[in-house]
Amino acid sequence: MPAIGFDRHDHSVCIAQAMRTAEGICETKQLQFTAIRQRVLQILLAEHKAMGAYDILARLNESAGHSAPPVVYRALEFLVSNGFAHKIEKRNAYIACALPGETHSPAFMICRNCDCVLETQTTPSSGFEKGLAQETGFRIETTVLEAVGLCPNCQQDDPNNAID
Amino acid sequence: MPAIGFDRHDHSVCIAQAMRTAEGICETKQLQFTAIRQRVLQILLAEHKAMGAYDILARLNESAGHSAPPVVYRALEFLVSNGFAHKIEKRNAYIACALPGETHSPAFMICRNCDCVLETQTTPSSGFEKGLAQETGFRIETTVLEAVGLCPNCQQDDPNNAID
DNA sequence: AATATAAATGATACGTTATAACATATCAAC
DNA sequence: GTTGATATGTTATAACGTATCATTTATATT
Repeated sequence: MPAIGFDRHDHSVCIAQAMRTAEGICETKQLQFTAIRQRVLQILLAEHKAMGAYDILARLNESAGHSAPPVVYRALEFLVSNGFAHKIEKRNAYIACALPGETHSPAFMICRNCDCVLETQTTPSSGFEKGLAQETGFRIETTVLEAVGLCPNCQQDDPNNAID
Repeated sequence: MPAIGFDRHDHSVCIAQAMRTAEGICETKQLQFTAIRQRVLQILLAEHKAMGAYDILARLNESAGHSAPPVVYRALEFLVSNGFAHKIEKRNAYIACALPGETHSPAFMICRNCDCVLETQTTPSSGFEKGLAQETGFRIETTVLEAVGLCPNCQQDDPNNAID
């Protein structure tokens, strides 16, 4: 599945599968995939959008009792640092990883109209990391690569549709 | 000056020059380079770091009277949208543009130790914009490209200095 | 199994970043 | 001098994030 995010698909299957993948990885890596962490990942998986921490919190509290912000932020930290989710810096929001398991530097395309997010991979030879960092002697540890624009669906709906 | 940010240089000259450049551009483009906007740009230019909006605000209020947050945010919006400054998404902070005038998609290298920021250019052929966007049909309007790591100076000072 | 240790959660309060909303000032054009 | 456009002042609040400390749960050790 190269381009999840723009197309329709059977979502319950999609979620279940991603959850099983996460479970497997946690078992292998001896990570505690606790109830809260599972729940937050499920909530993220239910959208292919980036969700704010407080949106997630609200979703959490719909079903169960009353949790406070640190609950969500701790779960997000676990999910992000173990590669099950990513932070979209441009939105201060979070999204389930589309390619869990594989270590990767993700890149995102964020639709400014419908807010859907497509996750892709940065190739190690993206020019940026190799070229500029070497010239200046900067040692890159992590990269943020996010593009904002219009997804295919919204290009049709949008009045500003001209390609210039 | 390809790599401002890591090297020492005569800062007052640097600021004065950048201010004149900005003035010139504003005159050409019929933009109102008002006192507040000038002041905020000066404050940004005084560092080669990214500054939080509230740091800028504090700096503003040191000298003059008491301004409120919107004052700074409006000035920043002017500066950013006209290419005199950029937002560093990874830090929720702002920095003076190192290459004002030229329209460009900037890329940044942020040192996690000393917080200095090096601005560079993204080449249009960076692989990302051309390749992935075309495959998926996504129309990119703006990009965020930020690398976090260690600048040359801090690689020497840092205990975690091994290249792995 | 009992205990010690580490990891995760609950809960309160607070800090930081950003914007909505409305009022006022400034200046040019008619 | 009124209108319109742009910028600023001001208050309040929304939105995002974390420090701290008490408590519970999991894991390891004896």
